[in-house]
Amino acid sequence: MGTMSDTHTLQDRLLTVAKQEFAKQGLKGARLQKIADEAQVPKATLLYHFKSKTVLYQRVLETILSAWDEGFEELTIDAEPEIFFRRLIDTKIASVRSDPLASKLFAQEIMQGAPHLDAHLTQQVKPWFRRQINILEQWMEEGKIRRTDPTRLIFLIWAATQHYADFQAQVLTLMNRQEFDAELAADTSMFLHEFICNSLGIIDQRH
Amino acid sequence: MGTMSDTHTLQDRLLTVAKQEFAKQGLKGARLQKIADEAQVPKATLLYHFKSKTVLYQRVLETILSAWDEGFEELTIDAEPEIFFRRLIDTKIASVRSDPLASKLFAQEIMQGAPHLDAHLTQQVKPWFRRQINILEQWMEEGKIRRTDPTRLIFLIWAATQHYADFQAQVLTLMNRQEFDAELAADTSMFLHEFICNSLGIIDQRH
DNA sequence: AAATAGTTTGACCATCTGATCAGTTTAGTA
DNA sequence: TACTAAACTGATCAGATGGTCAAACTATTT
Repeated sequence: MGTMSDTHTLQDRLLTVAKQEFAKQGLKGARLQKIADEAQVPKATLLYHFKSKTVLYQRVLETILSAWDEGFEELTIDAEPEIFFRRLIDTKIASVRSDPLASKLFAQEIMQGAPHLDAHLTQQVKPWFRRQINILEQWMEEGKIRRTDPTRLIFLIWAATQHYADFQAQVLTLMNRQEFDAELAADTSMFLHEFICNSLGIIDQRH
Repeated sequence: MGTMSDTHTLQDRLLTVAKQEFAKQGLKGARLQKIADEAQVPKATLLYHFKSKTVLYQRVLETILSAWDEGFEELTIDAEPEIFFRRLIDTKIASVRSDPLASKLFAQEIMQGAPHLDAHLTQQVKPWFRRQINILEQWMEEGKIRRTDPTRLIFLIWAATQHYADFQAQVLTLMNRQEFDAELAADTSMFLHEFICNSLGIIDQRH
């Protein structure tokens, strides 16, 4: 009777393992057998819990998106620009660091035109995006930040942070590092914050 | 008897079609049959010119990289910061616009840890990267631009431009546009240039 | 305990796909 | 024209892979 998960069910484990495989190999490249093996479960069991590979993939995507929603939803609260950017960047960098595979998988999906994202999920991004833009526009009105294209500004922040997940291998090589550790994350957050505040004419008050 | 290409050979056509398929579907997802169909050639012919799927994929990657090399090689010439950034951004945006599939494919490859890029090709990026960094560091010495982390600055430019290729679908949706046309490209170049120059304290002398 | 519903699993299959190969055609050369 | 090498292609295969199914097993309810 019980339909599904409580805290740490088999399905959760399967989703976690599946996410890793999908992120590494893509939808087509991932193998159900390998996912099953990695989760120490027969392939048939995997297919009992998720009717098909596609369904499994979609469930993984949904899991990622809902986790992000949680993290970014509260960000909307208005504050001073400097604090807003600090929070936005810190949150994004933290999410990139804690789960780069999620970022990669999402990036892959978008790159291919988001064929497996429900339209309503895709549309869900738009309001969040609009809200951010509105905040920025208001600050431009008030003269709190330099006047510029808010849409492209959001893109820039998104891209600059996402980069550290998607191109992690390349980034680490070029920086001669082994892993994306806490220090690297902190420095990166700092750099981005400083760079953006400088461009927008916000006086950086190192609290 | 001629071993290969002159101007517009069959191999070139196959590589072009293959690039599209690989970019859309990934290495594993792409189907030789479909590539062959699209090029109006039997599958066996495709495999006659490229011994295996992997070889075809690698040849596509090499083609992309060498094209980029050509475009960016001459960029190294030193100039004033403002002109340098303008050229760098314009070149990158132009490449993103003229061939977004190449950017996507490359991004996918790096995301998966560049398993199919020859080590020497990967290493080839490093010198170019170093050169850019050196230029930036020198300008910081001379006080021509604000002192900041040159490595992350290059990453930021790379990421911010790349974004318009990799996330093109999302970008167009959020901007309510149909295609990445010349105007959009020009505006984007302008925005990025302005944003970066502002942050680095370069006085924007609109040519 | 009996019955019922949900879960697990090994065996199996239909299909797809990259790759091979032998035979044919085409192009270049003496 | 005769000869040779490269280019082409239909037929075919071997292996892999997503998915099915019936039987076995477990937990829950009456």
